Amino acid sequence: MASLPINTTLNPHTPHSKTTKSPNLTPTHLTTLQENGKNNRILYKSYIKQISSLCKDGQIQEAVDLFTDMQSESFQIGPEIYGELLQGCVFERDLLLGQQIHALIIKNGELFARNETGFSENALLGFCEMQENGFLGDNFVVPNVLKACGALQLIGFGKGVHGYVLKMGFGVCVFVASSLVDMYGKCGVWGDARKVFDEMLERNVVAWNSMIASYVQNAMSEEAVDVFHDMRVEGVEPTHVTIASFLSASANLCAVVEGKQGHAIAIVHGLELDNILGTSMINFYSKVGLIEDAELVFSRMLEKDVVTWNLLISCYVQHGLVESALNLCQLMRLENFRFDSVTLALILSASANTSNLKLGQEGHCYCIRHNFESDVVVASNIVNMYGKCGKINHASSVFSSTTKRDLVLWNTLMGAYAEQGLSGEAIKLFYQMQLESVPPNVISWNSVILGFLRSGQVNKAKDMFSQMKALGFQPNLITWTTLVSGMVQNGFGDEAILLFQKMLESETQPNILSIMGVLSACTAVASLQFGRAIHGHAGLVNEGLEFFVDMVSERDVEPTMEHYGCVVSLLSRHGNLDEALMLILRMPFDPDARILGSLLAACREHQEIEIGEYISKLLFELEPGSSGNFIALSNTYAAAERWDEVSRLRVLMKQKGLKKNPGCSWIQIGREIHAFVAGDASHSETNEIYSILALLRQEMQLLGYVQMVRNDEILCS
DNA sequence: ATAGGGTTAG
Repeated sequence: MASLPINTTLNPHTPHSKTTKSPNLTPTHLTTLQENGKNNRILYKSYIKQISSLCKDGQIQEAVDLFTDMQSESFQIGPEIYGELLQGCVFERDLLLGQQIHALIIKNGELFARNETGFSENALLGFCEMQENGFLGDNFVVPNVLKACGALQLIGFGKGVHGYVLKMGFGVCVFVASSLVDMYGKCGVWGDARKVFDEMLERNVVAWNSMIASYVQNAMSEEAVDVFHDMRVEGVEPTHVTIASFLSASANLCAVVEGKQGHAIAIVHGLELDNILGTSMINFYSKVGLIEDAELVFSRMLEKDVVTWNLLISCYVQHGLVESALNLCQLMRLENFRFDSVTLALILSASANTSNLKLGQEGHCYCIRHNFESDVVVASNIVNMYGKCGKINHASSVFSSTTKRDLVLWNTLMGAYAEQGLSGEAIKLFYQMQLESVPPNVISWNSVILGFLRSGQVNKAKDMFSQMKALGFQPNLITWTTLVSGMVQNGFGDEAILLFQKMLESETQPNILSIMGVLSACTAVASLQFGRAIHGHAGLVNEGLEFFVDMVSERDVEPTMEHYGCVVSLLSRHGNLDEALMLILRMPFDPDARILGSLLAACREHQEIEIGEYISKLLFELEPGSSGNFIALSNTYAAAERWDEVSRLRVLMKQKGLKKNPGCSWIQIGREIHAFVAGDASHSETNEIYSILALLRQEMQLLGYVQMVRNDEILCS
């Protein structure tokens, strides 16, 4: 009997024996070591090398001794060591030792649960060995082999097995066919999965489930829903796996009604709320924003694992409920669950979203203590967190300390530089990543463009935009939005509007942000209009309003307070205060102080007392104790030279014990003093006025208010 | 005997 060839080991660099007909068997690289510094890593690698070669030489006992040494030196043992040892046991036919190692793996199972452990490779190697030894696989072996192909995404090997299946006539076996559907789905070849599925004469629920899951895994959720529908029509009883995949599809599509129906179907069919079903429900409710439903499902689940906890934490983080997220983390610890890299990624992301540096640093330290920093996802989150907290140097040094860099990690640091307008650093990374053989994607291009726009280098931004198009990258929604907003911020409102039109021509659906951007472009152009009517941009203000109407009526976007704010600002600048007020009153939610404040400011400019008083009334109801509102109203009166009202307000403020807002502008103070003096003020406060005026003088000159004040003889102290 | 499922980063 031929023995296993020496070079068919788990060593990823060793080419596979050519005696098998299966093409391209290249086991995935197995890393994720827990590192304690560079020296330890080198030592660790030398251990692996020695163990590997001992195993190959059949000196399994010596390999195990080395392994014991490693444990006593408290090395964190990575999965590849177990793989080598097991392979050695197979080679030496040492079942007992193999079982002992297997037991160790089970003991460490939690640690490796989300990693490749090398067993898929073992399965495939075993299959090859069978073939070499003349044993033909049967329809019991083939599903396992296909499962391994799927797990390793070895489409070449999988297709080979498919050919073997056809040759041997196993295709009619429902187990084999379902496995083929699953394998093709996992390898991303959903068309072949569908073909196998369609050709099946007999389909059981697993076959249906595999087809649904294949579509979900390939981001074809609509097709998944269709298959689920067909399955219902055929009267096939769903299982918890069916519902889990269907809920996943519904979540991706934000299909609220469908997902709820899925929940109902689970109940009708008496499926108990197990971990998988519950988790997919929490995911669905979280994605469609039904937080309370997610919480309810969570509270009713009896068996939870770290994924379940992470999902609800993720739900809170995504909806900005950082407090709830942190409380849940605490509860998770109290119930003796350990944080994993996903939990840490979430905590770091919450820190980034709220610019909470202290929390972020705690998270970073936790990652260092528990060896999570080598995880690329965690590393990206650490870099992102420091970037969002304004600690760009920290972000950069964490990036430098990483050894494994994927596209997202590069993009994260580049995005952080771009956000701060450090365009030079951003473009440097853009070239460096290409030197290190990581090709940029659209997100990388977007960051470079953003960096240039943020640093006022409009022409360079435009240049990069044409370069990216020339290289065949389709600008996406973010590209367009970045350009539109960036152009406005750099004072090119008219170009922003043209870009927005080009975006629509390229059939990119605008979102809230791009519409906001173009609305502010209209506002900017409108204000230019006042100064340079000669340039004749007439009509563009109306375009802003048209975008708004279009957005609500045609694109079915629910306008937010921000949208209304932009439109109110547009109308106000146009002097159309009545319409602005009507719009505020017709909003489906109560106006906030900002939108009221902007209209009040417009009332002052246009000396529109009546509306100003009305808006102030709303503001006082909203913020009864705010001195700013008194000052704003008083400014409205002052602009209309209603000094009696101004001093009445001032007395009222004093009665209420309100102090002047220290942040209010010099102009406001100046006008107030102007008003005060012009009104019937008591003499006792004159000194106070003069002391303020001493501070004011310079500012007043700068602002051109000298004349105004001098006319009232206030400066003649 | 054998096959199917849920979470995380820009």
